[in-house]
Amino acid sequence: MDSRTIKAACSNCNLRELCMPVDLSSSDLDRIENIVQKRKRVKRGEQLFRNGDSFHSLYAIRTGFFKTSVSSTDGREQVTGFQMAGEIMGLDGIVSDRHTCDAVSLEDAEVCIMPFDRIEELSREINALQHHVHKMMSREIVRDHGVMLLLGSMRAEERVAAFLLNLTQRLHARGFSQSELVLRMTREEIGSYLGLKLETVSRTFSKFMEDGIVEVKQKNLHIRDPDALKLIVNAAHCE
Amino acid sequence: MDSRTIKAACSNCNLRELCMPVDLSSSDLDRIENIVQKRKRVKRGEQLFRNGDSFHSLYAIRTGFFKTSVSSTDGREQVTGFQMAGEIMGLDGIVSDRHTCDAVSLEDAEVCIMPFDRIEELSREINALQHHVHKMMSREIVRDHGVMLLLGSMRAEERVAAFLLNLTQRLHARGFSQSELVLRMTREEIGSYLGLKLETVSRTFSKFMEDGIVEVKQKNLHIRDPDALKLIVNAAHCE
DNA sequence: TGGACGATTTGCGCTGTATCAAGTAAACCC
DNA sequence: GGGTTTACTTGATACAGCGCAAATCGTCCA
Repeated sequence: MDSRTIKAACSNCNLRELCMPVDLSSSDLDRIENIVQKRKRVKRGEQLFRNGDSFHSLYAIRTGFFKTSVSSTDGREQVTGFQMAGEIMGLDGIVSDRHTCDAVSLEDAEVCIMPFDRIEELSREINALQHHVHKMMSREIVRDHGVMLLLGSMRAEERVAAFLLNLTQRLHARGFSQSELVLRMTREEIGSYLGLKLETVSRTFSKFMEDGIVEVKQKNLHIRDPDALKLIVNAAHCE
Repeated sequence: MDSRTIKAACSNCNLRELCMPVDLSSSDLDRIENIVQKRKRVKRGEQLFRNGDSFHSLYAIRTGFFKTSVSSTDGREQVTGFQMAGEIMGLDGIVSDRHTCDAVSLEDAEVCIMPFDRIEELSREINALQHHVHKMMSREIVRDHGVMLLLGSMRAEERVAAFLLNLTQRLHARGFSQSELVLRMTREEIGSYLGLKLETVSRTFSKFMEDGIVEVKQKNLHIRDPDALKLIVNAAHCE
């Protein structure tokens, strides 16, 4: 786990519009850049933080792919999300000054470390940053509500379809293909996120293949018929 | 729906320590009091806001009991939470300037209306308020993660037990009995929240009654053996 | 390069929850 | 205050997804 003191350059970062408020004066931008004091490389399989760790910073993903998960006292794990470049992790830690979930890298990654006290400090001076932080947190809440809807009221096929559409949509926003993707996580992790067993995830993929909707070959997935997926998600299963 | 211009008096409000940061100078407290410019009564069954409404304010519950819910395009409803006195609603609206869920009162209620632009304004000047707002949002995120764990990995009995323990704990923090409660919501709403059908909720209550863990009589519920509930939640169902 | 381990797929039988249906109790409303 | 509506309970049955097991495929490492 090597921590490097690279001067960050948000202004040059191609993820800027994902991480940062737009419409900043150049002087404000300079000040915001100083929030990121360090970057950190996280190898595949390594934990960025874990439940119980004391909270100091938020993390913006520069490259790589993470999962976050919570666990019950008796050891069951629930994946709460998969995060990709430009997304923020660590918001859970603010309330109690301790992280309440684990963040694990699913591929070699690099994150920007943003000390939260500096974020709060600058938020007081730069309105756009303040509002941006509020939006980030609100977005996370809305996202979580979506997951609840998925977990609480969708069937297996709908969940998997919604999952694939969500992934491709986010990848597409980052310039990747809408139809081609690499699943960085295991079937078990997908299952945990979707409230399904890994076998059910696998069977659902197979079913989608039979129906000609996707082609799955290990981690590689090609979506042949995105509209079919949308139909599966939106169609009420009982009329 | 009558909206009254009562001067709020947070300093006299017995919910202050739930809604507000502690450790404020009296001058800061005066300023924060001005955030609440209005209160509003909400009759049972009435919507405080709904999905798509433009967002202006957060709402602190003074009295009453609410549910919030999201819906999928095909009309399925998912209850995302039940809120009681001292809790805040509306955080979902910040990200897009529109509310993304419905908030419905489950009994005659009164809420404090807190315009969000005023909250942001004062947050810049009062550090304790700023941090309090961040904590509120983080708390909501952590709470949502807990619901995901429940929906994704617990069985019916565990979900219902966790639900009852959560309710009593929050009620107890507000000075109510730990063992006696009134369920303001229907079985169907409980089921929606827990990802179960109303019949399953009813059957689970009956099962708990047979086991002597609770006494249920319509909306009234008495918990005879809270430890048994805790055991149900914590025990992994498969060794 | 071989071999061990982890990940995935697939079949089969089972179980928990949903679904359907009927009956009862409570709440509401002229 | 009586009738209607809504909420709840309970039983019987169906089925989606689970648990287990076996086979296959990849990957990592010595």
